Amino acid sequence: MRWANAIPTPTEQLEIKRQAIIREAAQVFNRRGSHGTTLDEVAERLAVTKTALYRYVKNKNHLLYLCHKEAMDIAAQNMDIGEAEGQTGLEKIQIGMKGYLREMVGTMGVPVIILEEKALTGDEAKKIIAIRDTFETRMRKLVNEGVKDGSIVPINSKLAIFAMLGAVHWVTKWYSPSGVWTPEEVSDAMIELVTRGFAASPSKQLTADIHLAPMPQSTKHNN
Amino acid sequence: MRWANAIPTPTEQLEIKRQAIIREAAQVFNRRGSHGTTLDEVAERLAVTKTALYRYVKNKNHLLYLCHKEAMDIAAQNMDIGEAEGQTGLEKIQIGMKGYLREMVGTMGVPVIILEEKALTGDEAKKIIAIRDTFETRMRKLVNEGVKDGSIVPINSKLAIFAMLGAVHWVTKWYSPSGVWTPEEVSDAMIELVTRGFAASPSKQLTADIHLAPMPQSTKHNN
DNA sequence: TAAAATAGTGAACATTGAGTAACTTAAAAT
DNA sequence: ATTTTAAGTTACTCAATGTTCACTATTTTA
Repeated sequence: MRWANAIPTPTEQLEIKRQAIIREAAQVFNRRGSHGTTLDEVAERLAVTKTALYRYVKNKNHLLYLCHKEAMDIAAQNMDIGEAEGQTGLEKIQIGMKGYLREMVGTMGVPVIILEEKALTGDEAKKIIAIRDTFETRMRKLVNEGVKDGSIVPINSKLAIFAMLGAVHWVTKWYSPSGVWTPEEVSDAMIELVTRGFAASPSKQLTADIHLAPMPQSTKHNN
Repeated sequence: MRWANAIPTPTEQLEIKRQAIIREAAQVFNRRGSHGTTLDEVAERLAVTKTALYRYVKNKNHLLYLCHKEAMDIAAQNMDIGEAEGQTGLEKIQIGMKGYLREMVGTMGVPVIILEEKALTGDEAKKIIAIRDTFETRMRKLVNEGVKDGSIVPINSKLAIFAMLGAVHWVTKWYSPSGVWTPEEVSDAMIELVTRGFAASPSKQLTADIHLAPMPQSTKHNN
């Protein structure tokens, strides 16, 4: 093969570009909301015209679907890791969610989760909702597992995961990649904090770097 | 006075109607996002036409502003109560936020907080951001007060309040007034859970009704 | 009762933004 | 070199929706 396969094939290039579109679109969707996002803006960030996007995605709804799907996939992958590496229900959740949050605010660049009702339509909406429900069921099982193994206090699993997911998803609203906190620091500190809420034996002190640091942080959001 | 003032004056009626518009609009804004919300839908819920709304609000942006303002006012009022009744920083936060969340999902009917960047524009955006920053500063002071008085573990106050506000605001995404949980139950359980994350002496068990209940809850959202 | 203010309607207007069609250039294959 | 395919652009259509205007009905006031 020419160049020892260092050059992506046309098919690979297509996929690379599609990923770039998803990454940029996710950020705009997240900041402006799905209806507030124009394909013109997404295209502009990629330095192409709106119509060029249609070579890679079927339409706006499909693009929104791909963004959600990407986030769900990242979540699932990290929960796989959590389940493999964690010993207790609590640890599995902590490891999985730390990885998920880190990728959300880091690699993927603060993307979307906010589900505006009816923003996604048709079959694509059904698929995403199905995936999301599966994910939430999985999380709830881990909570219940933690209650059984004694790592988590008796708690309503629905409330527990919604509290955690709320705090986690909210991060994408205020986190700024140009700020002083790295994705790693934020996710460590945030997950330590939220899971302490239902840990059976909460630590006396918080140990994540951010909590130990002395300085005051601005309260400013990104807007 | 006729009817012993039982009949609202024209000026009062105007304000009553404006409140009704805000209440309905807030729910739609919250579910559909600001850009996804049409004035037609808001009007339809009130059984009037779109144009009628313009007698009560300047334009869509102004209506969005009023919704945010309403939420901020409710938050501030409840924090006043929290500061008056709570003994420690932790208690002040717990009392205040419980009241806020209860009103959000109850009386006001699950309204908006989601700030889509640029959804609000101009002076109105500036005002809301200023109010929000004031609120967050207030919350952070209470966290620091709690750390000083020993009710809260040493913690980064920004992270603490954003975790809490994330969990709290997320409730408006999944709470259904037609479900089995009352606003009271949800807010008690949620605030107990999230504040336990930074309490200096976390309880061994959760005491809110929802956590004690045995049955499994559906994971279904409202969409 | 007549006049004036209030509350609301329906039609029209202007703008925005998703999606399409025809054309242009660049790259690849034969 | 010529043809074919890929990638992208410009110019357009069309639907949705915020906003305004002119008009009607209703209520209040004088």
